[in-house]
Amino acid sequence: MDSYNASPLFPHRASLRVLGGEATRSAMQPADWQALLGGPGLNARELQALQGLPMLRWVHAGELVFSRQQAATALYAVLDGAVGLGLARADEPFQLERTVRGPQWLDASSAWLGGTHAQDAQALVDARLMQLSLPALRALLQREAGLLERMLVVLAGTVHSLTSVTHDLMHKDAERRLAAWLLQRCRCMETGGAQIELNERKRDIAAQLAITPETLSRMMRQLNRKGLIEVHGYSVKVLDLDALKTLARD
Amino acid sequence: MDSYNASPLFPHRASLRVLGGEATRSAMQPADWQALLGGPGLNARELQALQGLPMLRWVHAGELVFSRQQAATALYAVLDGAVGLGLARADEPFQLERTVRGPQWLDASSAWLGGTHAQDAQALVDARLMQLSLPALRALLQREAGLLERMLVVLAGTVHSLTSVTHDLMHKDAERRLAAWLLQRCRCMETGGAQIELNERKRDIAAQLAITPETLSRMMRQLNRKGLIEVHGYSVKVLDLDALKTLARD
DNA sequence: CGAACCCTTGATACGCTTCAACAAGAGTGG
DNA sequence: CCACTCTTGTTGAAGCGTATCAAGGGTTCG
Repeated sequence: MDSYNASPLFPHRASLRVLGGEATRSAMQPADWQALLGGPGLNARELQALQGLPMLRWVHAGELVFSRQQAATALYAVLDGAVGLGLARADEPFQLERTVRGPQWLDASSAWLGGTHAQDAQALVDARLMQLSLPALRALLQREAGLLERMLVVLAGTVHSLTSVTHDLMHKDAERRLAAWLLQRCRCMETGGAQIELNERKRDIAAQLAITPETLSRMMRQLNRKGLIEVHGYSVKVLDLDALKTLARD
Repeated sequence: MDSYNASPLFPHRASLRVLGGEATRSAMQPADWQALLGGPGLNARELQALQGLPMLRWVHAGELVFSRQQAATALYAVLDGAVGLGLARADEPFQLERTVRGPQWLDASSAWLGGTHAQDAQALVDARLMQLSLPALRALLQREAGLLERMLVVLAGTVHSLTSVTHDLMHKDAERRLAAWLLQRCRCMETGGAQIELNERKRDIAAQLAITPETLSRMMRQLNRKGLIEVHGYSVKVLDLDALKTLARD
């Protein structure tokens, strides 16, 4: 009732342009590679070998990166911005299932299977992407076995992440999924302050949690009433971290 | 109402023994490797290289294969039988999330991440397992790049499978998930006859679909009434394949 | 035989969705 | 500047889908 709602400040989304997206061959930063491949520091030779491969590409908000009918011949990664994976339907509103942000792989698996992508990918905000043709990568990995292991670790991480998602969907109700989501956001900020800035639309958060925006709103209020969090528009302060953990855990 | 129920013939499950499970170093069949790694035929050198690695292991129904507290230092595969992935709780009944049967990888991802397993694994029936120590495998893959790519394809397949599961959980109701599950069972039999033998407990099927056994029973009856399938105990005949596909699709 | 396990069926309860209405910010164009 | 529209989030009432609880029947085992 009180003014717990404040400053929703999303501009009208750019109408969904489906332009081509300019593709250029361009240099990546070593830090980009390190973020994507993880593990110990990449040596100069590995960086050298990687450098020639990628196509960089800028896409605007709403633009499709790839569609699920389309043969997967490359691996994709998001360098900056955020891209959503889900279903694009003629009936328009993109059915978001998972969002990929910052430096992270978008789809490192489909190309290996020789089929088509399993989902559509749509830029949620303007984004900088990398695209890695499979044949070129395959040739490189033959020579650099160390990189191949890093790719295995990347895919293994995706498997674990998806396993966790399915577990939550099967066994946790909306409130507990939200609690888990908030905790994950806390953790990746790594600050004890426990102040979370939502830099995406709430309906996109709801989609990832597989609930409706209405339910998300009610759950937020509910956690607010219980004194676990304090919500002011798009910023959430965690008041009782332990209670939140207890709520979220299995 | 009519005798649509027939011949449920499950013996009492072996009480959950948590013995060690005998582990022996023993030869695998080339066909086992081919089934696990897929792709074009493995050549003699590759088979030779693989042959020395695995530990074979027999486990009885109800026995734990690994637990999620436990450090993951090996890759696991099921050669014969069926193993369930999920949560084992002190409160006993194993919370099944996914079943792995026949020749298939059980957990090929956890070891690469250097952490613990994400789930518990429990044999659903007596099973023959293979266990591949990560260091040994890693050394082998350095030399045999062709095998490494096969491992990547395996993990990529797991990612796709899990993506499909989460999609279904997010967007399909119980009836449609059951329809999709039945179709998948049809397809892997590859016979036009479309007769499905359920060789697992219905409550295990229900668990995979993230519904209760009661709901599964009702959904079966519902599809029966609609004339899509005909159920006799543990065998299901598909009467209207097209209708089933229409129901299951997105 | 009873005990243990499985599946089924019915009545009830709960979680979440759907539908509708409203408020507020942000562009647009007169 | 204003009215107008589009989008977003919020709130409330009603309804659907599924879980929960309880009871009953069938089969196997001891």
